[in-house]
Amino acid sequence: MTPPPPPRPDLAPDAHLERAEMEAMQREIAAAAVFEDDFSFDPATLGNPLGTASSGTETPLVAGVDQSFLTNEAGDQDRALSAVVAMRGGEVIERVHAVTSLEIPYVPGLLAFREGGPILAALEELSCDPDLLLFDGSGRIHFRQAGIATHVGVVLDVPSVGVAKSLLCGEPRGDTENLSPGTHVPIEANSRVDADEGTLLGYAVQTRQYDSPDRSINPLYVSPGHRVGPETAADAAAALATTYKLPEPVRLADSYADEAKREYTR
DNA sequence: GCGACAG
DNA sequence: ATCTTGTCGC
Repeated sequence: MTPPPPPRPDLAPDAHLERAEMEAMQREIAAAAVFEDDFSFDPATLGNPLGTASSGTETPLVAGVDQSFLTNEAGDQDRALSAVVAMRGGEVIERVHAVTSLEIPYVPGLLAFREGGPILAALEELSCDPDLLLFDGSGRIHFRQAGIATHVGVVLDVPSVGVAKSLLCGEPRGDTENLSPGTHVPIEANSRVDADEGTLLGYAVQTRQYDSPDRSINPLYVSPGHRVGPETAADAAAALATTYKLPEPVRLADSYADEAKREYTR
């Protein structure tokens, strides 16, 4: 048996670090991360309606996390609003959000240092404790294999998955245009990634697709955050995307972030 | 110098 | 991420 990885509050994203220090911390995060299944719930029941699973294990509690930003009188984005929607068996169990001041601008590869603080603040407001966290952004598909899903997952030691709408880095192992729904294509490490060339980082997952060849829906780029393997990450995203392209927890967190934002705009 | 670049 | 109405198509 592998020893249970402990939470790592010492690796919480600090927006005041220098860039080199942030990158060094990400290498630590990647080293501490577990990119394989290491959880107790039954992933096969993630998409189940509700109630107790037939096997006796309870349907997993999944939380989606997303952010919206508040603008200042001057016109600058000075605050982040992080929203969390917890669901079980397709039903919303709890919704919470937190508003914190923004410290740094968006920099590709350093997203966790901009949004990690707000996210941790929102998750502290949650009274339930999720079996799985879904983030809007990358996990292992990251220059240093430490995207926001991996970073937050390691800090809290909670299984997590990264769900991005566009590819940050890595190379699809095949065509990702006009994929059929239910299809997935491997994303491998390339020269831009701090990993052996060809390492499986995640999958391009096609959850929805139009029938007509006229237009097409782009796939999601799903990768392990922490304590989840690439296949399980892709399966979970697909199983939770019941009605729309995005997994329901993430989609609802997205709309809730906008909804809650209005309450501050007035 | 050039290209790439989650949200 | 954000600014934003209507509009094309099933």
